[in-house]
Amino acid sequence: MLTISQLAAYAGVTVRAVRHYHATGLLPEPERDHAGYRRYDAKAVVELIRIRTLAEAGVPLARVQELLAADEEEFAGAVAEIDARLRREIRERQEHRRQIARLAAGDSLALPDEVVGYLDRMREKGVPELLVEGERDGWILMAARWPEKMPEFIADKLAQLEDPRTLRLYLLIGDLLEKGVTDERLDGVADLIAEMAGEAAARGDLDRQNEDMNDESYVALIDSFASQSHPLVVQLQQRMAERGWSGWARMEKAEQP
Amino acid sequence: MLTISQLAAYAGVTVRAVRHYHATGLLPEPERDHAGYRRYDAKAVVELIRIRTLAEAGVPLARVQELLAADEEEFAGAVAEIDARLRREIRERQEHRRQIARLAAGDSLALPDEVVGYLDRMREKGVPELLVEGERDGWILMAARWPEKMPEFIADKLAQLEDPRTLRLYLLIGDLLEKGVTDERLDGVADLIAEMAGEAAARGDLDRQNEDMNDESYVALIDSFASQSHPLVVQLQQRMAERGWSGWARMEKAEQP
DNA sequence: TCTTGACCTTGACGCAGCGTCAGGGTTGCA
DNA sequence: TGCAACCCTGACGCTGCGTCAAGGTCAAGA
Repeated sequence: MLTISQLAAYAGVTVRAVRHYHATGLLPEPERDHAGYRRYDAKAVVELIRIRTLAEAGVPLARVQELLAADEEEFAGAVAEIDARLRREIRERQEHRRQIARLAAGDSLALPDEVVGYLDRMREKGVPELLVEGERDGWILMAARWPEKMPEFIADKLAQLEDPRTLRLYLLIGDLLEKGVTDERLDGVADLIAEMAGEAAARGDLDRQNEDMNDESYVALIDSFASQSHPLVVQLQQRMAERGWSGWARMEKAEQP
Repeated sequence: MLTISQLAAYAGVTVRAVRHYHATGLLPEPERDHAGYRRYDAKAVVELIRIRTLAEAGVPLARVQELLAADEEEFAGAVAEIDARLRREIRERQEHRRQIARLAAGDSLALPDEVVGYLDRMREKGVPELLVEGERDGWILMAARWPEKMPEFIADKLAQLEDPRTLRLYLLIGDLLEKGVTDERLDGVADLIAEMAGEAAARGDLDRQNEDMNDESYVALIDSFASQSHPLVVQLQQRMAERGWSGWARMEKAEQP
């Protein structure tokens, strides 16, 4: 007769595992000796090994019992199902590997490819890193709310980036951040924004974008995020208001009364 | 300001997940309104999305926090580690797929390939299925105790199977099972076993095998398993004892005094 | 005004498959 | 007789939430 540790050793499992199988009813409790120790015969070794074989093949313990008792047809069906699960888990993990490879590559924490491309383009053009990061977080919010509209949004932004004034705008803002805020610099930036926004409005671009961003409260949320991210935003919004522009993520020309 | 369900919806997670992240300290608890409801700003959306991005890439939640705060070098190291884990899990599952494919193919519940081949050969030779299954369970025990000696054991058995008397022996045992036990049949089987065992002993095969099975108590275990599996075994052991043979799995000629 | 339904809150159990104490009793050997 | 190496039961821990339970809150309709 065998003790539990001998049984476990022959089957290549831990004592704890054997007790677990008893507790779940997977392996029947054997006789006890006078001290209350479990005593096993050879059948238990065979049973335990059969259980382990299935378990090690990825069969959930809850299904091992039925599988051991199943006829060939059931068995084949169950095996097919388990194989499908394993394939799914492999696919998931392969997908995870791709994801973290992207993460390791750079910015792509939560961003669709287009945005990553756009941010890279900003860097190529020489936009200060701090501003690129600010844009990035903003786009995380945009992508969370309007994932399907991202290609359009980004196409507009890429086109805008080709206008030399855009780079000048970012550089001016960079100056504001690095060299300190002065009225002159604030006005310079605000004038430029107003000029470009005016043209976008004339082209109809603004209206189109503003229609796409059809969620008042979410736009407010993004604006509040911008305001929180740097005090400069609030100051610029004031200057823009003086020039008749309201909003931030979704900019609008105030009515001329 | 956002409620918890709005936050969750924007980030594409469940409300329960958000609360879980609060509970584990992964996402800071926000302000509460007068009713005790959590109120979120846009920063929380960005934070939550960043958390989910890592989590969905297979990063364990316990590590998400450090990864979000990590510099590039730490990040790269952690990513490499996670990638290694994913590769290991993929390998494990691929191995599982192979295992259950083998299980689906047939007998191989817990048996090395050689044994499966041997059992198949028995079937080809026309050995009754019931006896094949008996052999199978016995070999599960053998393989559990002496996995490294299995090729040798099985080579001996395969050679033995080529002796036409072996098939006759199995068929005689089959008769015993199907047609009922008679003294004549029992003696016929016992005589044949004794004859073949005597030759094996003369060739030295028995000594070699018995040396390999160098574990008294385990041999006793296998014998007790055989005895339990069918009453016929006990009867045959008696007839063998009358002919001067003891043991079963490990057969020995008693001393002639 | 009352009711309904959709939210929100905390607290607690459940899941898979054991690992790992804790706090005891037993056995076998020197 | 003492010690190491076993055995026992019971209970918590891990992962990432899902899923009640038992309430409180809020907005809208009858």
